[in-house]
Amino acid sequence: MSSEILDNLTEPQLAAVTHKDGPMLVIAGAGSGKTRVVTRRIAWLISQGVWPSQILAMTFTNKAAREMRERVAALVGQAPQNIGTFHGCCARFLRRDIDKLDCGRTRDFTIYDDGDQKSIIKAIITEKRDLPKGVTPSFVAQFISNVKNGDAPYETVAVEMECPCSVKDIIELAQDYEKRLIACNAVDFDDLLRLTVDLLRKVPGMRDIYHNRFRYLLIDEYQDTNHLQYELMKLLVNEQQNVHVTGDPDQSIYSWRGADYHNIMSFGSDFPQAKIIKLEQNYRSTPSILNAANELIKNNSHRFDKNLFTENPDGVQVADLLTENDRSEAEWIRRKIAGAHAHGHPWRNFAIFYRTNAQSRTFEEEFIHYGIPYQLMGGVRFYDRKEIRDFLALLRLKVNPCDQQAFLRVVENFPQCNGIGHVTMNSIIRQAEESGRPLLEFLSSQQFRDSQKGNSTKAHRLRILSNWLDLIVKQPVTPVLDAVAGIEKASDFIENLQKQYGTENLSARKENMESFISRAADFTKNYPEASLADYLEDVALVADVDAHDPEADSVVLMTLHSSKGLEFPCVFIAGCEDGLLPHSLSCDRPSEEDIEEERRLFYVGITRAKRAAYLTHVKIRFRRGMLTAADPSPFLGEIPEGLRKRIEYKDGIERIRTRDYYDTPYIPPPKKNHGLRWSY
DNA sequence: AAGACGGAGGTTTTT
DNA sequence: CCTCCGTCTT
Repeated sequence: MSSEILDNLTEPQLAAVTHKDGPMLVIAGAGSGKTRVVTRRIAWLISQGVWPSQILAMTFTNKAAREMRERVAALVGQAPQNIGTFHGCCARFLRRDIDKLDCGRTRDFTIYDDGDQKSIIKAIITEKRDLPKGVTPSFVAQFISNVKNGDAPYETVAVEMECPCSVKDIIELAQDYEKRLIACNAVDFDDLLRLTVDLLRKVPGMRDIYHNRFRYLLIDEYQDTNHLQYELMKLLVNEQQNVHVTGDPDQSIYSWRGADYHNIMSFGSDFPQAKIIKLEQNYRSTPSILNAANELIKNNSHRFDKNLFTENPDGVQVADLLTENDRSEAEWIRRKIAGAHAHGHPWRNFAIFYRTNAQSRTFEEEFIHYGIPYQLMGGVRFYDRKEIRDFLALLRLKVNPCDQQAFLRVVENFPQCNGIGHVTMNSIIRQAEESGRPLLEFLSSQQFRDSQKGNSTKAHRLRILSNWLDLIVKQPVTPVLDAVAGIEKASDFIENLQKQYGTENLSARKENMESFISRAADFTKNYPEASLADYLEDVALVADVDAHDPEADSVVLMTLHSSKGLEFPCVFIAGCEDGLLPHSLSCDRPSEEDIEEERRLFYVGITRAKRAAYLTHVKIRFRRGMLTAADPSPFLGEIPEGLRKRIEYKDGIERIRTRDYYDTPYIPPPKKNHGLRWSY
C-alpha cells in the first residue's frame, strides 16, 4: 500500500478513511478536510483490493468530480471510471439501459436543458388558449419538476402549489409536455434521475446487476440531495449497505431547487447501523473568522450538533464596513485590494461575493476603470449565448433527427431558413410525423425535395433548405472536431453571423464561436474516439462555475451560491443589507426556514475566507433603476461586537464606527417595500 | 415575417 | 437600470 494514503490524518479523519463495510455518515464542517477524506478513502478502498470499477462516487458538480478523480489518481496511479455528477452518472446508466425501460426513448436520447424545457412549455401554453394569467412557463416547469421529484399524485401537487388553473388543465399541460419530449426522443434533467430510479425499481433484475457492479457507493454534499437523488441512493445501496455520504447541513443552500437537508439529518435513522463521524477541526480559517461564523450559524435552530474549532494562528478581525452607496463600496474594496497587491499579494487571493448577479456590474466598472484583472463567474453561461445555442441546435438536430426543438431553433435563426415561418414549420413537422420518419431524415430526403414542385417562392425556399440540411447530414460525426468544423463550414456560420447581427457585437460573437471550436478541439484531444453525441452530452451537463480558473491571476467575482466549495485568503461579501441578504423575495412570507437558509448562505460565504473577511453594506443602493435606502443585514448584528471591527468609509476616509443601527434590537419592517425610495 | 415600440418584471441556478 | 415579451406596424 502506498503509505501516503494514511499520512497526516487526524483521528476522526483516519476513522472515516479506513471504514470499510457498512453505512457511514461524515459530517464535515467547512474547511475540515472533507475532500481529502473522500479521496483518501477511495484510494484506501482500492489499496484494500476493491476494484476501481466497483466504486461509484457521485458529486454535484463536474468540478468536484474532476478534482476527486485527479486526487485519487495521484494517490493510487489510476482513477476509478465511475466518479461523476449525479446527472452525468445517470446519463451513462441510461445510455446503456434505457431500452429496457418502457419510456418511449431510445439510447440516443437528447438531454434538454432549462431553456429547451421552457420553450416547449411556452409553445404548449400558447396552443392551449384561455388559460388564466398565472399559468406561466416557469410555474408549469415548477409543477412538472415537483411531480417528477415527488411521489405525490398530480392533484396533490396542484393543490399544494395553489395552481391558478383547473387541475385538469395543468395535468393536460404536463402530459402534453411529456408527449413532446418523447416525440423528440429527449429527456430533461429531472428525467435523468427519475428514469434511472424507474430503471432500478421497475425492471426485474436491474438492481441486482447494479448492486453487483457497484459495491461501494460514495455521495458528496449529501445535504444538497433532493428527493429523487435520495431515492436513487436507497436503490443503489446493496446488502452490505456500503454507502458513504459526506456533507454539512449548515451549508445546505439549494432548498429552492428541491434539495432537502433532512436527508442528511435522518441518515442515522435510515441506516440504524450507520457509523457517524464528525469532522470539526477547521484547517482553513483563522479563529477570528471561524468564531464569527460559528456565532452566526448558532442562530439557526434546526442543526446537527457540532462546533468547529481551529488550531490555526489568529489573524485580523472580521470587519464590517459601511459606505455611502454601492459606488463607494466598490471603490473601498478596489482600494483595499490594490493596496494589498502593491504589497505583493497576488490578485487571485481576493474574491468578492454577492447575493445577486446584478451587483457584479459596479465592481466590473470599477475594476475596468482601474485596470485590475478580474474573472466574473455566472451571469450568462457560455453555452447559453445566443449564437452558441443556435450552432448547438444544428449539431443537436444532426445527432438526434427527431429533435423538433432544435429544428425550430434552426429555422428561426439561420438565414438559410428566412421566409419560412411557424405555419410552414408546423405543417412540415406534422408531415414528418405522418410519414413515420425522423424529422431531419424526412426533410433532407430527395423525396421531400421532389414533393416541393413548382416555382413558388415557398417551394424554392424549401428545396434550398432541404439541400442545405442534406449537406449537414453528410458531415462526419467523429472525430468531434471534424464534425464541428465541418458543420460550421457547411452552414456558413461565420458569414451568417454577419448577416444576422450586422456590426452589433459581431466581433464578440465571432470570438465566442472561435472559443467554441477550440473547446471542441480540446474535447477531441481528450477523447479522440468520442462522437458528436458524446460531445453534446458533455456540453449539456457542464456549468459555468466549472470555468473558475484558480491559476489565473485575477480577482474573482461570484455569487455566494457559486462560492461553495472554494476558498480564498481574503473574501469580501458585498451588499450585507436587509432585503438583499436575506433577500426580500426569498422571505416574502418569511418562514423561519427561508431565513435560516439565507443565514447558511452567509455562513458559506464567511467560511470561504482563510485570512480575512470583510462584510460590506451601504446606506443607499442603486437598484432596479432607483435609489433605495438600505438597512444593514440583521445577520451582521448576530456576530458579536467583540468579533467584528466596524469601519465607516466616507469621502475617501476610513474611520472606526462606535455606534450602529444594529446596536438596538432588530424590528422587521412592516411591508415588503420598506425604507425610503425615490425615483431618479 | 421582420422590425419597432411599449410594458412588465427583474434571487440564488451544482445539472 | 436592465432584458424579455407581446403586439403593432410595414
